Amino acid sequence: MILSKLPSKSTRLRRCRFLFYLAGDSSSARLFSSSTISTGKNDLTTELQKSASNVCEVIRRQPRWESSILSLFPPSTSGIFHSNCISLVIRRLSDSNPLLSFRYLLWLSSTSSSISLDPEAAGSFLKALSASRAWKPALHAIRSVKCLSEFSVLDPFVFHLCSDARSIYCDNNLLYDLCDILESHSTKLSLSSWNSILSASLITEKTDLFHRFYTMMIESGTAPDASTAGYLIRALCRDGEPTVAYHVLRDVSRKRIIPDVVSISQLISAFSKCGNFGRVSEIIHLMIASGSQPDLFTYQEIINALCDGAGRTAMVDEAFRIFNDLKLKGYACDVVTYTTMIDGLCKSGRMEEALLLWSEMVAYGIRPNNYTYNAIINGYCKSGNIDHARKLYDEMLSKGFKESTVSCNTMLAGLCLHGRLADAINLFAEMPKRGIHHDVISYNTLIQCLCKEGKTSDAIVLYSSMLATSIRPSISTYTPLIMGLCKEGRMVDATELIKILEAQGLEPLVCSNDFIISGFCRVGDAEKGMAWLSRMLQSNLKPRAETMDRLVECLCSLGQVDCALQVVKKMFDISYSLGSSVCHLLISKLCGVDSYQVCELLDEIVLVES
DNA sequence: TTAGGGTTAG
Repeated sequence: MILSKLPSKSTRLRRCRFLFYLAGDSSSARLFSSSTISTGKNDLTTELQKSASNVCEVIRRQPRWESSILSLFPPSTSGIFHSNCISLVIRRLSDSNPLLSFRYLLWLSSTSSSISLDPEAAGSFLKALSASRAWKPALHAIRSVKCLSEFSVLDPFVFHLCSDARSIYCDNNLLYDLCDILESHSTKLSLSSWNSILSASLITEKTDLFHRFYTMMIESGTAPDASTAGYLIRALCRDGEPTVAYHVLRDVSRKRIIPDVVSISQLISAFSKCGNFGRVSEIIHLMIASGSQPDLFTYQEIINALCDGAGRTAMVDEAFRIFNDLKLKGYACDVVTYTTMIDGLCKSGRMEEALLLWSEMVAYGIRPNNYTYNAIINGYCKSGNIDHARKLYDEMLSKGFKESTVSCNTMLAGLCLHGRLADAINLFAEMPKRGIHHDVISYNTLIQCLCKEGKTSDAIVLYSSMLATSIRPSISTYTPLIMGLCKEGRMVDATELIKILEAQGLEPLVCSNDFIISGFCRVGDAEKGMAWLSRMLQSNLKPRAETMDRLVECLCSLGQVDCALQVVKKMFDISYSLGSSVCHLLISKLCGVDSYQVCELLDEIVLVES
């Protein structure tokens, strides 16, 4: 449809011929005008070909040809600015040296504001730049020379650019530049080019760009197809909008447009990850009703999400049921499917079943890989079987799999979990010597362990050494440090850390506020504890009941019974009851002060507990 | 022939 609106090739050539001289150069226009072409066509063609050859020669041979070329080829006699000459030069240079043709075009556009090329020359110019992946110069040229943005020239270029996933991935600006060009030129493109643009936008992971292109495509009147719908679903999933994506799927399905399995699988994955398995089931039914079969990847995503709910045995059971069902239905479960299931079983403490599955996959000729080894090693570590984990670790190395930050972190976490701090410190120190780099998880694991073992100062030293690297601390770095400092009553340091993490744009976990309040109570600073409690309540954060108990206790021991009663009132407001020892303490304090308040408090306690 | 998948702390 778009093509039918374009003028025929001969019409386009005719029209171009009248444009192919530079607007400000009347002498050139006179000498090489179209009327001259019609009278002495053969002579002129020969002359122009000669000029073009000579111009090419000079451009190729002289490094700074821009400064001398006009004196070598006076426009009035050489025809250097004749459209045919320009097109010939562009074509010849594009064949041999695309970047030189780009330089020539830049020089032309600096010499005049209106450059025109015949579509063939424009096409070979962009084709040559595309072949050498010179995307930046190509985009620059399209922006500067109007005829490069014609459909017949731009459409194949766009398709080639967007097929070069690596360049797009390495330089996101390429697509932003393309977007600006398309917005300013309002050029129509073919459906396949629009789809390649949308697909490329997904590579950049920047959905703002995707939506700009998508809007342009729709506004240009191009009707989307199944691929377009698939890309839109992927973009919406990436935006965290699976419900909107689901409605897109429903809408297009009604029109019998069925997006590809990959896109629908991503939608299924998004709903699986947020635990909406009802919607997952609905989409699977929709797929099957539309004649599209979910594949191994689709089910793999569901199994993975079900296994992620570790601890919830019923979910792992359901994952296991789907996994076994897949085998019965003849799906060729691969190493990833097996590893996912093995990992799920390990995480729910079902080591024996996990090992049976390992044997089964080996019997089927599927080789466990570093992921599979790590899943089992992690299972052993979590269940406290460090020796078995170690043995399997050595086996993994003997099979030729290299240890990594992940495998070391797994062992590190196992050692930390089971109180083997000295071994953990040793492993952490060994990692760089074995060529394994630390990451934020390595640091966080050891920092947490040190804090748990009461070695907060050592943890702080480790944190300081982390700051000297390029690894940025995360909230999981700060939380154990704050806990450790509060337990030691180092409240200035603890509150300072809160300020530091907030300055980094991080949000303290709710429990860190609890640590702070308890810490202030520990050092007898009930006033600051109260202030921190107010800050929490104002931010709609719910303190733990034990934290409020500690504060009541602290206030009572300082004789501030009225403040203690205020805290108790807040506790009752959020349906907490008072811990029994704190309750006794408070009553005994009140008995010496005001028997009426004792009765009132007892009434409230009865009310809350009923 | 290709896409989309699995591991470590909290």
